Amino acid sequence: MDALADTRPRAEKIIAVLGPTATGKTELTFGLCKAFGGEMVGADSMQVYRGLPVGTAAPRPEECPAVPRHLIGVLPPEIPFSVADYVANAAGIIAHLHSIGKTPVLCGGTGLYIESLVNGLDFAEVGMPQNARVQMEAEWDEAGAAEMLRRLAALDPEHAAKLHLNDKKRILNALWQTREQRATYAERAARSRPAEKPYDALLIGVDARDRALLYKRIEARVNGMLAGGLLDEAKTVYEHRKAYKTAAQAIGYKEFFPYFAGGAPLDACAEKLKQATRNYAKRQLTWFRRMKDVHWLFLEDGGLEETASALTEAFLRGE
RNA sequence: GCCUCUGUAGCUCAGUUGGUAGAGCAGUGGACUGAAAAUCCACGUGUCGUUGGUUCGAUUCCGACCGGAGGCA
Repeated sequence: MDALADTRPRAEKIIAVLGPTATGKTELTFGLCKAFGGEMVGADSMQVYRGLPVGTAAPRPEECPAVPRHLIGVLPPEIPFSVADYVANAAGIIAHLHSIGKTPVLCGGTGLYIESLVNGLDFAEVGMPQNARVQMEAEWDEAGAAEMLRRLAALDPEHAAKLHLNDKKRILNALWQTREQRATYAERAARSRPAEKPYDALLIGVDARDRALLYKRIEARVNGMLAGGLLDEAKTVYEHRKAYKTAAQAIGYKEFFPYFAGGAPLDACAEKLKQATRNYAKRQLTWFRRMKDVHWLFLEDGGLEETASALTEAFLRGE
Protein backbone atom coordinates (compact mmCIF):
# COMPACT_ATOMS: atom_id res chain seq x y z
CA MET A 1 0.00 0.00 0.00
CA ASP A 2 2.75 2.39 0.95
CA ALA A 3 4.78 1.47 -2.10
CA LEU A 4 1.81 2.03 -4.35
CA ALA A 5 1.07 5.45 -2.88
CA ASP A 6 4.70 6.34 -3.30
CA THR A 7 5.12 5.41 -6.94
CA ARG A 8 1.77 6.19 -8.49
CA PRO A 9 1.78 10.00 -8.30
CA ARG A 10 5.41 10.11 -9.34
CA ALA A 11 4.60 8.32 -12.55
CA GLU A 12 2.43 11.18 -13.72
CA LYS A 13 4.94 13.92 -13.25
CA ILE A 14 6.43 15.73 -16.18
CA ILE A 15 8.62 18.78 -16.41
CA ALA A 16 8.53 21.27 -19.26
CA VAL A 17 11.16 23.86 -20.06
CA LEU A 18 9.65 26.51 -22.29
CA GLY A 19 10.24 30.06 -23.49
CA PRO A 20 11.26 32.03 -26.55
CA THR A 21 14.06 30.96 -28.81
CA ALA A 22 17.71 31.58 -27.89
CA THR A 23 17.25 31.62 -24.14
CA GLY A 24 19.19 28.45 -23.40
CA LYS A 25 16.31 26.03 -22.83
CA THR A 26 18.27 23.11 -24.21
CA GLU A 27 21.22 23.49 -21.84
CA LEU A 28 18.93 23.93 -18.89
CA THR A 29 17.06 20.77 -19.87
CA PHE A 30 20.25 18.76 -20.15
CA GLY A 31 21.24 19.93 -16.69
CA LEU A 32 17.93 18.85 -15.18
CA CYS A 33 18.00 15.50 -16.96
CA LYS A 34 21.45 14.72 -15.65
CA ALA A 35 20.60 15.77 -12.13
CA PHE A 36 17.29 13.95 -11.86
CA GLY A 37 17.56 10.97 -14.18
CA GLY A 38 15.38 12.54 -16.82
CA GLU A 39 15.14 12.17 -20.55
CA MET A 40 14.59 15.00 -22.97
CA VAL A 41 11.39 15.11 -25.00
CA GLY A 42 11.38 17.69 -27.77
CA ALA A 43 8.42 20.08 -27.87
CA ASP A 44 9.27 21.77 -31.08
CA SER A 45 7.50 21.61 -34.41
CA MET A 46 10.66 21.90 -36.48
CA GLN A 47 13.26 20.07 -34.43
CA VAL A 48 11.36 16.84 -35.06
CA TYR A 49 12.75 16.84 -38.57
CA ARG A 50 15.84 14.97 -39.55
CA GLY A 51 18.68 16.66 -41.39
CA LEU A 52 17.99 20.23 -40.30
CA PRO A 53 20.04 20.54 -37.11
CA VAL A 54 21.58 23.93 -37.76
CA GLY A 55 18.56 26.01 -38.70
CA THR A 56 16.30 24.47 -36.08
CA ALA A 57 18.97 24.67 -33.38
CA ALA A 58 18.25 21.07 -32.54
CA PRO A 59 20.16 19.65 -29.59
CA ARG A 60 22.89 17.33 -30.79
CA PRO A 61 24.00 14.07 -29.21
CA GLU A 62 27.55 15.32 -28.77
CA GLU A 63 26.32 18.25 -26.67
CA CYS A 64 25.22 15.89 -23.98
CA PRO A 65 25.80 12.25 -24.82
CA ALA A 66 24.52 11.00 -21.47
CA VAL A 67 20.99 12.27 -21.95
CA PRO A 68 18.60 10.40 -24.26
CA ARG A 69 16.44 12.66 -26.42
CA HIS A 70 13.12 11.95 -28.06
CA LEU A 71 11.15 13.48 -30.91
CA ILE A 72 14.19 15.36 -32.15
CA GLY A 73 15.54 14.75 -35.64
CA VAL A 74 13.38 11.70 -36.13
CA LEU A 75 11.12 12.58 -39.05
CA PRO A 76 12.00 12.87 -42.76
CA PRO A 77 11.27 16.44 -43.86
CA GLU A 78 8.87 15.23 -46.54
CA ILE A 79 6.39 14.10 -43.91
CA PRO A 80 3.90 16.70 -42.71
CA PHE A 81 3.54 16.94 -38.95
CA SER A 82 0.88 18.47 -36.74
CA VAL A 83 -0.20 18.93 -33.13
CA ALA A 84 -2.19 15.74 -33.28
CA ASP A 85 0.88 13.77 -34.33
CA TYR A 86 2.89 15.47 -31.65
CA VAL A 87 0.52 14.75 -28.81
CA ALA A 88 0.09 11.12 -29.86
CA ASN A 89 3.82 10.51 -30.13
CA ALA A 90 4.84 12.43 -27.07
CA ALA A 91 2.18 10.80 -24.90
CA GLY A 92 3.48 7.39 -25.94
CA ILE A 93 7.05 8.30 -25.11
CA ILE A 94 6.08 9.80 -21.79
CA ALA A 95 4.14 6.70 -20.82
CA HIS A 96 7.14 4.58 -21.67
CA LEU A 97 9.51 6.78 -19.66
CA HIS A 98 7.22 6.61 -16.68
CA SER A 99 7.09 2.84 -16.97
CA ILE A 100 10.87 2.63 -16.70
CA GLY A 101 11.07 5.18 -13.91
CA LYS A 102 12.45 8.11 -15.87
CA THR A 103 11.24 11.68 -15.63
CA PRO A 104 10.24 13.22 -18.96
CA VAL A 105 11.58 16.72 -19.43
CA LEU A 106 9.88 18.51 -22.30
CA CYS A 107 11.91 21.17 -23.97
CA GLY A 108 10.79 23.44 -26.74
CA GLY A 109 9.24 26.60 -28.03
CA THR A 110 6.04 25.45 -29.67
CA GLY A 111 3.36 26.67 -27.30
CA LEU A 112 0.51 24.89 -29.02
CA TYR A 113 2.27 21.54 -28.70
CA ILE A 114 3.18 21.96 -25.07
CA GLU A 115 -0.22 23.20 -24.00
CA SER A 116 -2.06 20.51 -25.94
CA LEU A 117 0.10 17.80 -24.44
CA VAL A 118 -0.05 19.09 -20.89
CA ASN A 119 -3.82 19.38 -21.10
CA GLY A 120 -4.10 15.95 -22.64
CA LEU A 121 -6.04 17.06 -25.69
CA ASP A 122 -7.39 14.18 -27.69
CA PHE A 123 -7.24 14.52 -31.46
CA ALA A 124 -8.97 11.27 -32.21
CA GLU A 125 -10.89 12.54 -35.21
CA VAL A 126 -9.31 12.85 -38.61
CA GLY A 127 -7.52 16.03 -39.63
CA MET A 128 -7.96 17.79 -42.94
CA PRO A 129 -6.10 15.86 -45.61
CA GLN A 130 -4.09 17.52 -48.34
CA ASN A 131 -6.65 17.05 -51.10
CA ALA A 132 -9.40 18.52 -48.93
CA ARG A 133 -7.21 21.51 -48.31
CA VAL A 134 -6.83 22.05 -52.02
CA GLN A 135 -10.58 21.80 -52.42
CA MET A 136 -11.24 24.29 -49.66
CA GLU A 137 -8.77 26.69 -51.22
CA ALA A 138 -10.62 26.42 -54.50
CA GLU A 139 -13.92 27.08 -52.78
CA TRP A 140 -12.37 30.13 -51.12
CA ASP A 141 -11.10 31.51 -54.43
CA GLU A 142 -14.46 31.01 -56.02
CA ALA A 143 -16.69 32.29 -53.21
CA GLY A 144 -14.52 34.93 -51.57
CA ALA A 145 -13.65 35.54 -47.93
CA ALA A 146 -16.91 37.14 -46.82
CA GLU A 147 -19.00 34.35 -48.30
CA MET A 148 -16.82 31.66 -46.74
CA LEU A 149 -17.16 33.24 -43.34
CA ARG A 150 -20.92 33.40 -43.91
CA ARG A 151 -20.98 29.71 -44.74
CA LEU A 152 -19.20 28.99 -41.49
CA ALA A 153 -21.55 31.30 -39.60
CA ALA A 154 -24.52 29.35 -40.93
CA LEU A 155 -23.20 26.22 -39.23
CA ASP A 156 -21.35 27.67 -36.26
CA PRO A 157 -22.22 31.32 -35.61
CA GLU A 158 -20.43 31.42 -32.30
CA HIS A 159 -17.05 30.49 -33.67
CA ALA A 160 -17.46 32.43 -36.90
CA ALA A 161 -17.94 35.58 -34.85
CA LYS A 162 -14.51 35.10 -33.35
CA LEU A 163 -12.66 34.73 -36.64
CA HIS A 164 -11.41 37.66 -38.64
CA LEU A 165 -12.23 37.91 -42.32
CA ASN A 166 -8.54 37.69 -43.20
CA ASP A 167 -7.86 34.61 -41.16
CA LYS A 168 -8.17 32.30 -44.12
CA LYS A 169 -6.33 29.41 -42.52
CA ARG A 170 -8.67 29.23 -39.56
CA ILE A 171 -11.83 29.86 -41.54
CA LEU A 172 -11.06 27.04 -43.96
CA ASN A 173 -10.09 24.69 -41.21
CA ALA A 174 -13.14 25.45 -39.11
CA LEU A 175 -15.48 25.13 -42.07
CA TRP A 176 -14.06 21.79 -43.09
CA GLN A 177 -14.08 20.38 -39.57
CA THR A 178 -17.58 21.61 -38.89
CA ARG A 179 -18.96 20.02 -42.02
CA GLU A 180 -16.99 16.83 -41.60
CA GLN A 181 -17.78 16.18 -37.96
CA ARG A 182 -21.18 17.85 -37.87
CA ALA A 183 -20.19 19.56 -34.68
CA THR A 184 -19.42 23.14 -33.77
CA TYR A 185 -16.04 24.32 -32.66
CA ALA A 186 -17.14 24.46 -29.04
CA GLU A 187 -18.47 20.93 -29.20
CA ARG A 188 -15.27 19.66 -30.77
CA ALA A 189 -13.18 21.51 -28.21
CA ALA A 190 -15.16 20.02 -25.35
CA ARG A 191 -14.80 16.55 -26.82
CA SER A 192 -11.05 16.82 -27.15
CA ARG A 193 -10.52 18.02 -23.61
CA PRO A 194 -10.29 15.30 -20.96
CA ALA A 195 -12.10 15.62 -17.66
CA GLU A 196 -8.86 15.50 -15.77
CA LYS A 197 -5.41 16.66 -16.69
CA PRO A 198 -3.28 13.62 -17.47
CA TYR A 199 -0.08 14.89 -15.90
CA ASP A 200 1.21 16.68 -12.90
CA ALA A 201 3.38 19.21 -14.70
CA LEU A 202 6.10 21.57 -13.57
CA LEU A 203 6.41 24.40 -16.07
CA ILE A 204 9.67 26.32 -16.11
CA GLY A 205 9.82 29.36 -18.39
CA VAL A 206 12.96 31.20 -19.42
CA ASP A 207 12.84 34.83 -20.51
CA ALA A 208 14.87 38.03 -20.44
CA ARG A 209 13.74 40.99 -18.36
CA ASP A 210 15.13 43.28 -21.04
CA ARG A 211 13.90 42.55 -24.54
CA ALA A 212 17.11 43.99 -25.96
CA LEU A 213 19.09 41.21 -24.32
CA LEU A 214 16.93 38.57 -25.96
CA TYR A 215 17.39 40.25 -29.34
CA LYS A 216 21.14 40.37 -28.81
CA ARG A 217 21.18 36.66 -28.16
CA ILE A 218 19.15 36.06 -31.31
CA GLU A 219 21.64 38.08 -33.30
CA ALA A 220 24.50 36.00 -31.91
CA ARG A 221 22.66 32.76 -32.50
CA VAL A 222 21.92 33.52 -36.15
CA ASN A 223 25.53 34.54 -36.72
CA GLY A 224 26.55 31.24 -35.18
CA MET A 225 24.19 29.34 -37.45
CA LEU A 226 25.63 31.04 -40.51
CA ALA A 227 29.12 30.09 -39.40
CA GLY A 228 27.88 26.58 -38.70
CA GLY A 229 26.66 25.80 -42.19
CA LEU A 230 23.15 27.18 -42.25
CA LEU A 231 23.41 28.11 -45.90
CA ASP A 232 24.03 24.53 -47.05
CA GLU A 233 21.04 23.37 -45.10
CA ALA A 234 18.93 26.17 -46.49
CA LYS A 235 19.96 25.22 -50.00
CA THR A 236 18.73 21.68 -49.47
CA VAL A 237 15.44 22.94 -48.14
CA TYR A 238 15.16 25.36 -51.06
CA GLU A 239 15.65 22.58 -53.55
CA HIS A 240 13.02 20.42 -51.88
CA ARG A 241 10.68 23.18 -50.84
CA LYS A 242 7.71 21.64 -52.62
CA ALA A 243 8.12 18.30 -50.88
CA TYR A 244 8.92 19.70 -47.43
CA LYS A 245 5.41 20.82 -46.63
CA THR A 246 5.88 21.63 -42.97
CA ALA A 247 9.65 21.86 -42.74
CA ALA A 248 9.97 24.49 -45.47
CA GLN A 249 8.08 26.88 -43.20
CA ALA A 250 10.85 26.91 -40.64
CA ILE A 251 12.50 30.21 -39.93
CA GLY A 252 16.05 30.07 -41.19
CA TYR A 253 15.40 28.66 -44.63
CA LYS A 254 12.67 30.53 -46.40
CA GLU A 255 14.48 33.82 -45.74
CA PHE A 256 17.23 32.65 -48.09
CA PHE A 257 14.94 31.57 -50.91
CA PRO A 258 15.23 34.97 -52.63
CA TYR A 259 19.00 34.53 -52.57
CA PHE A 260 18.91 31.08 -54.16
CA ALA A 261 16.29 32.15 -56.65
CA GLY A 262 18.81 34.74 -57.75
CA GLY A 263 19.06 38.42 -57.09
CA ALA A 264 18.72 39.06 -53.40
CA PRO A 265 21.97 39.85 -51.59
CA LEU A 266 22.99 37.41 -48.89
CA ASP A 267 23.39 39.87 -46.06
CA ALA A 268 19.91 41.25 -46.67
CA CYS A 269 18.52 37.73 -46.30
CA ALA A 270 20.48 37.22 -43.10
CA GLU A 271 19.04 40.48 -41.78
CA LYS A 272 15.57 39.31 -42.70
CA LEU A 273 16.19 36.10 -40.83
CA LYS A 274 17.16 37.93 -37.67
CA GLN A 275 14.07 40.03 -38.01
CA ALA A 276 11.85 36.98 -38.46
CA THR A 277 13.41 35.32 -35.43
CA ARG A 278 12.75 38.39 -33.30
CA ASN A 279 9.13 38.47 -34.44
CA TYR A 280 8.83 34.81 -33.63
CA ALA A 281 10.30 35.17 -30.16
CA LYS A 282 7.71 37.83 -29.41
CA ARG A 283 4.87 35.58 -30.57
CA GLN A 284 6.21 32.77 -28.41
CA LEU A 285 6.25 35.10 -25.44
CA THR A 286 2.64 36.12 -25.88
CA TRP A 287 1.69 32.46 -25.90
CA PHE A 288 3.74 31.45 -22.88
CA ARG A 289 2.92 34.50 -20.79
CA ARG A 290 -0.72 33.57 -21.09
CA MET A 291 -0.14 30.07 -19.74
CA LYS A 292 -0.96 29.63 -16.09
CA ASP A 293 1.40 28.25 -13.48
CA VAL A 294 4.66 28.93 -15.29
CA HIS A 295 7.66 29.47 -13.02
CA TRP A 296 9.55 32.19 -14.82
CA LEU A 297 13.30 32.44 -14.64
CA PHE A 298 15.13 35.45 -16.04
CA LEU A 299 18.48 35.40 -17.77
CA GLU A 300 19.62 38.57 -16.04
CA ASP A 301 19.15 37.02 -12.62
CA GLY A 302 21.71 34.28 -13.24
CA GLY A 303 21.81 30.92 -11.48
CA LEU A 304 19.05 29.51 -13.65
CA GLU A 305 20.24 25.98 -13.28
CA GLU A 306 20.29 26.16 -9.49
CA THR A 307 16.84 27.70 -9.34
CA ALA A 308 15.42 25.19 -11.80
CA SER A 309 17.00 22.32 -9.88
CA ALA A 310 15.52 23.52 -6.63
CA LEU A 311 12.09 23.80 -8.21
CA THR A 312 12.43 20.36 -9.72
CA GLU A 313 13.55 18.75 -6.52
CA ALA A 314 10.62 20.16 -4.59
CA PHE A 315 8.26 19.15 -7.37
CA LEU A 316 9.48 15.57 -7.58
CA ARG A 317 9.36 15.21 -3.82
CA GLY A 318 5.73 16.21 -3.99
CA GLU A 319 6.22 19.76 -2.70
C1' G B 1 32.50 77.88 -58.06
C1' C B 2 27.88 77.23 -61.06
C1' C B 3 23.42 74.20 -62.28
C1' U B 4 19.74 70.43 -61.09
C1' C B 5 17.46 67.31 -57.61
C1' U B 6 16.71 66.45 -52.45
C1' G B 7 15.89 67.05 -46.73
C1' U B 8 8.42 64.78 -43.66
C1' A B 9 7.64 58.88 -37.80
C1' G B 10 13.53 54.44 -35.93
C1' C B 11 13.94 53.12 -41.80
C1' U B 12 11.90 53.70 -47.08
C1' C B 13 8.74 57.16 -48.88
C1' A B 14 3.58 59.53 -49.96
C1' G B 15 0.93 64.09 -49.21
C1' U B 16 -1.09 68.92 -48.14
C1' U B 17 -4.18 73.37 -55.52
C1' G B 18 -1.59 77.36 -48.15
C1' G B 19 -5.96 75.70 -42.76
C1' U B 20 0.16 71.96 -38.53
C1' A B 21 0.20 65.09 -42.06
C1' G B 22 -0.17 59.24 -43.63
C1' A B 23 1.33 54.33 -45.82
C1' G B 24 4.68 50.09 -45.82
C1' C B 25 8.49 48.08 -42.87
C1' A B 26 10.45 48.05 -37.87
C1' G B 27 8.68 48.18 -32.75
C1' U B 28 4.86 47.11 -28.83
C1' G B 29 0.48 44.49 -27.18
C1' G B 30 -2.99 40.56 -28.31
C1' A B 31 -5.28 36.01 -30.44
C1' C B 32 -4.36 30.87 -31.21
C1' U B 33 -7.48 23.03 -30.60
C1' G B 34 -4.98 18.83 -36.70
C1' A B 35 0.46 23.49 -41.78
C1' A B 36 1.79 26.77 -35.23
C1' A B 37 9.23 28.48 -36.64
C1' A B 38 2.38 28.82 -39.33
C1' U B 39 -1.75 32.24 -39.50
C1' C B 40 -4.32 36.55 -37.96
C1' C B 41 -5.75 41.30 -35.21
C1' A B 42 -4.86 46.18 -32.77
C1' C B 43 -1.69 50.51 -31.81
C1' G B 44 1.19 56.18 -35.90
C1' U B 45 2.52 63.93 -32.66
C1' G B 46 6.48 63.79 -35.84
C1' U B 47 10.47 71.31 -33.83
C1' C B 48 7.26 68.22 -41.98
C1' G B 49 16.36 70.57 -42.14
C1' U B 50 17.30 75.92 -39.98
C1' U B 51 16.00 80.90 -40.47
C1' G B 52 13.75 85.30 -42.55
C1' G B 53 9.68 87.07 -45.81
C1' U B 54 4.59 87.09 -48.09
C1' U B 55 -0.18 85.79 -45.74
C1' C B 56 -5.54 86.17 -41.12
C1' G B 57 -2.71 81.50 -41.28
C1' A B 58 3.29 78.26 -44.06
C1' U B 59 5.36 71.88 -43.47
C1' U B 60 3.15 73.62 -48.30
C1' C B 61 4.79 79.86 -51.89
C1' C B 62 9.52 83.15 -52.11
C1' G B 63 14.73 84.20 -50.23
C1' A B 64 19.05 82.94 -47.50
C1' C B 65 21.70 79.36 -44.88
C1' C B 66 23.02 74.21 -43.46
C1' G B 67 23.19 68.77 -44.81
C1' G B 68 22.86 64.86 -48.84
C1' A B 69 22.96 63.11 -54.20
C1' G B 70 24.09 63.98 -59.23
C1' G B 71 25.89 67.07 -63.39
C1' C B 72 29.12 71.03 -65.51
C1' A B 73 33.61 73.33 -64.74
